[in-house]
Amino acid sequence: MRFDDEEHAMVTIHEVARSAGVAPSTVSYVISGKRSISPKTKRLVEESIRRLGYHPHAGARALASSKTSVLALVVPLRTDLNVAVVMQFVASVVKAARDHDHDVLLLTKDEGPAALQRVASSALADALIVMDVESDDPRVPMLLALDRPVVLIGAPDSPCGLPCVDLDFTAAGAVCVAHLADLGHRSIALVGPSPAVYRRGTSYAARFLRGFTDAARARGVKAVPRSCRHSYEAVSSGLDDLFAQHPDVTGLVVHNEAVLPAVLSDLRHRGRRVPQDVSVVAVCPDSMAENHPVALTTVAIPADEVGALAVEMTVRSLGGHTGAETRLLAPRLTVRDSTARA
Amino acid sequence: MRFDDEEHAMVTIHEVARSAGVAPSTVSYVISGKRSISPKTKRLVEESIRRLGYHPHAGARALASSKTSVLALVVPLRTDLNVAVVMQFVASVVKAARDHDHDVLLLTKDEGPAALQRVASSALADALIVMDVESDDPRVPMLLALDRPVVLIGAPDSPCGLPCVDLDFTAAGAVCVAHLADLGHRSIALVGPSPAVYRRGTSYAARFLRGFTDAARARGVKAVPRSCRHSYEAVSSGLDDLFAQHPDVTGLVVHNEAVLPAVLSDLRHRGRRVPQDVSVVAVCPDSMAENHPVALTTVAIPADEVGALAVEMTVRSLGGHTGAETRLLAPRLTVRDSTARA
DNA sequence: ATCTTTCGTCGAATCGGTTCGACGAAATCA
DNA sequence: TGATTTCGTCGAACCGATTCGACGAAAGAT
Repeated sequence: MRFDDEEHAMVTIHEVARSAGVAPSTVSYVISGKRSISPKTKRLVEESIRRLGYHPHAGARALASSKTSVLALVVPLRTDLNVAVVMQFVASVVKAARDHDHDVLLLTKDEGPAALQRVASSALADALIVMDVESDDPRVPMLLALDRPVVLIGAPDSPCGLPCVDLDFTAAGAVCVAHLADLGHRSIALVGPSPAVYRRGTSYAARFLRGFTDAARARGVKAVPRSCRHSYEAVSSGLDDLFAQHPDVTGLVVHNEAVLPAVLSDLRHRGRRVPQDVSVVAVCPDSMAENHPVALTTVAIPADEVGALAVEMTVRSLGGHTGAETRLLAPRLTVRDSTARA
Repeated sequence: MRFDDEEHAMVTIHEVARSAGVAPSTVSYVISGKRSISPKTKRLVEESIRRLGYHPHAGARALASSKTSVLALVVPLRTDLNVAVVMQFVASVVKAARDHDHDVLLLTKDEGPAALQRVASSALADALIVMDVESDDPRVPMLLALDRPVVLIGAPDSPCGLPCVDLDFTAAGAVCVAHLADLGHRSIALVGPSPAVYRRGTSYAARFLRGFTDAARARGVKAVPRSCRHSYEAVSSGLDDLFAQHPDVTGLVVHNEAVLPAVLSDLRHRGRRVPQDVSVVAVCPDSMAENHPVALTTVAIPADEVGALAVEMTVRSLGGHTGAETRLLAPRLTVRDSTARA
């Protein structure tokens, strides 16, 4: 009665041991399962643990075992761009981490390399998952020098010796073109990420563009790549230009979630119906496909799978496995109502 | 030379001490500043720290001092709803936490109360910041029983004894009405969050609605509150209904970031110009105001300020301060191009 | 010149676990 | 039956910090 109400400030392994009539080390072995324990003792200990509401002290555990059960996740928290996708990555990483009995420490990209150094060498986390690595990212050399496992979400241009997980954006670009070409479109435009993204050297943009261009050449269709800033005017004037210079464009590939609503709204406004006059393929999370005037044909950005896979690889290398393989997930096209025969 | 390249697996305070020719405790005092240290010793120690790249072991530190310098942040990671706003909160909390020399452990709402219990009693974090608390939230009693500071982002309906930070949504609703009424609009509709939000008892929705309704009554204007699901058809048919039943509506308050593009696109499509025919006030982060066909008059959701304030309150109560005050931030209206005289 | 304070530093205890070697009892083998 | 292995448990060392009491030296008071 009294005890339940009191602040049992911190239940230690010693109290559990005493309450179960065994030694602290035995309790530890019951929890970790690293030595065989008699069924009777096991039951006794587990009961005490439950009854006292025992949770091992994370710090003590980290100190003794050099394992924190924490993964550091480094995300780009520019609040303007990409939000939905980033959020989805974060969500899936946290969920996957919990499934593997780990917690997630959140770091932002703009703290720079120093923060990673700090987290790694103060043993705040066992491993790092890093999003949005740019070409020539100053963090890469540091990550390589770290004594902890690192997994990248989003592959940098050149293999850097770190394991990566990402959508195969090159293939994704090709799939978009193939789909539209199959439908008879002979002139296809790409509404890509903002120039800033290209400039930063975030590789997915370049890879997608290459896949797009190469596939178009291979299929003998005209490719019109554009970059597009994240504002309504940019979209509007961009489309003005596009249709003025290339009136034959009937297919649009939008690789920029942020401008999707604007593109659709603007198309409608200028009297081009989707899909009767223009076919649109969007590269975005599937969850975004349905909430538009017309359900969008998409190549999905599988944030969930990528996040889960990243965690899995991380945990595996914590388990001692090595190997810096890069895993690119095959793109998945879902045909909905925004594409039709030319 | 050699040393720099080697994996100096873990630099300890002892090595720093030896390298500086002092006792470990002295190093500790240099770092914490809890005892006076001679300038000479201080310099010596700080040099060694820098030279060796010393970072105190977080676990050891937590064990010895019962302070982790980690804040747990509990967020709703439904990936469908609210994403942008949630993201902004997260970003600002992380930034503010770092400014106070703390790190952030990310937990998701759907792990439930047990996860909070776990994090608190395993000393993974010093304090909790909890977003999206619902009325009758099962987590509240548990949080109250916790021996650690807790701050809520978003105030629940009834004061629950926990400190809260939030936008004053009641006042926000009133401000929207006042602005439109000042412009001469006599019939104003509210496009609110989805019914699911109301059902969950997330209080901001109800508070905003109350502010909206009360202010309308006080000003003698007609108020037409609507809830709106997060899909294009819902928006479209919702506006159909609205204008059919209330053809006199000339002012629209949109308290639902997710449907903003849809609302604007649909209005345009049905030939109602903004702001000539309909005035629109949006309740959303300021960063969202500009990227629409027409720059939106908004009442800002000050995620940055709220997040920063939450962290500040948390850190303060870690410092021993008590007091469970609720702080509601005054709404700020920014007039842009989407509102005009009726 | 002596007696207090103050200052700067040190050594040792402590935090709460994990893990290794040891050891008695039970089980297996010869 | 005695020798050997296996099983289950314990005690103690250790992980890397913080923090408190002690203590010599320098500074100030009388």
